[in-house]
This record gives sequence, structure tokens and C-alpha cells, in this order.
Amino acid sequence: MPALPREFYDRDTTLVARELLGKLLVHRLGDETRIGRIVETEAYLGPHDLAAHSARGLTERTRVMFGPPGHAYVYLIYGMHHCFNVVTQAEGHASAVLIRALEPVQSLSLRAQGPGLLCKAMAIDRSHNGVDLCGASLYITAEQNPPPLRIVRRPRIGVDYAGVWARRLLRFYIARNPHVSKP
DNA sequence: TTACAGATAGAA
DNA sequence: TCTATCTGTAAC
Repeated sequence: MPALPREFYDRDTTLVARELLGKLLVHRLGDETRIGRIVETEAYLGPHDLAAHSARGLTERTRVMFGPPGHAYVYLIYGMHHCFNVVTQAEGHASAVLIRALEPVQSLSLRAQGPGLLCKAMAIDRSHNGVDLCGASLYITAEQNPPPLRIVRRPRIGVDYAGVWARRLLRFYIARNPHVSKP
């Protein structure tokens, strides 16, 4: 199964967030390959989106978010948890899709519901910040025979401070999937 | 130098 | 269901 091409990420962020559902996140480690099905995502639409990191402008941390699409943006939250994002749209758009939950497929012994647990289960940390997802070690691929999905749209989590942006329906998840962090 | 980010684990 | 915790980041 080949990795999704960079063109997949170089599109409308909301569209990418929706199409990422049901895809497989693959991380090749030394002697094992960890795979999880993406069941929950959130779209962050760039500098004008007050809920996005890029709203404060280009900083050391958000640099890769402003970079070209198809790269991993991994940041540390509360100094304890990692969050895994995928950069979307053309360089400078500073848009990204946050992967919030996975359904274990292979070598995932830990729960992966919630952005922090997801990174723990997939062994993703800040060393993966800026990694090219079109590469061979960490990438996203499509299933052979993807089942039909019922997709639910909801407001994003933890962005109450973002005014009108907090009400936008930019969170997507697979309906009735038990691995979604909050149904 | 210091306030803040909002998810997680564990207690109640 | 509620609360303590934890530290890198960026504004001060």
C-alpha cells in the first residue's frame, strides 16, 4: 500500500480532514510496524483561524505548519502530551489537520483515543516534527477495500476561546465508532 | 521571567 | 464525575 501522494494534502483542509477518516496511519519502527485507522480529525484553517497555532503568526514551534503540505506537525501540549497533525494546502497557508483518535489495526497495544494517547500508542514524539509523510517510515495510506463511512461533523474540542471559530463544524469522526474520543 | 495551553490519570 | 498534574512556548 503506497503512501498518499502529496497532492492529497495540497487541497482544502476541511476536505482533507474528512477524507482522512478511514485511512491508515502507518509508522515503521525498527522491528515492527504500527498501524491505526483514523477515526477522528479536526481541521485548522490557518492564521485567520483563532483556534489554530498559526493564528499567532510564524514562530519557532509552528514553523512546519507554514511549510509545504504532507508533513507531520507534532507539538507538545502541557509539557506532557504530544499531538500529531498533518500539514495541508500550499506552503504559507499554515493549515493542518489534527489526528485525534485511531482504531488499533496492528501492533497498537495501548488505547489511541485522544491526541495524546494516539502519539503514545504510535510512538510519535517531537523528533517526528517536520517528517515528510510521503516518505517510507511514517505515512498515511488508503485501505484496500474501505467500508462505507458515516461521517459526523461537530464543533472542535477545547477551542471555546476562539469566538466564532469555536462554533465552526471542523471536527469529523466516524459515526458509532467506539474508538472516537468523545461521541 | 512567568502565565498559559486543555488532555490525561487517578481519586472520589 | 471532578481535580491535580505536567513543561515547552511565547509574551512580558
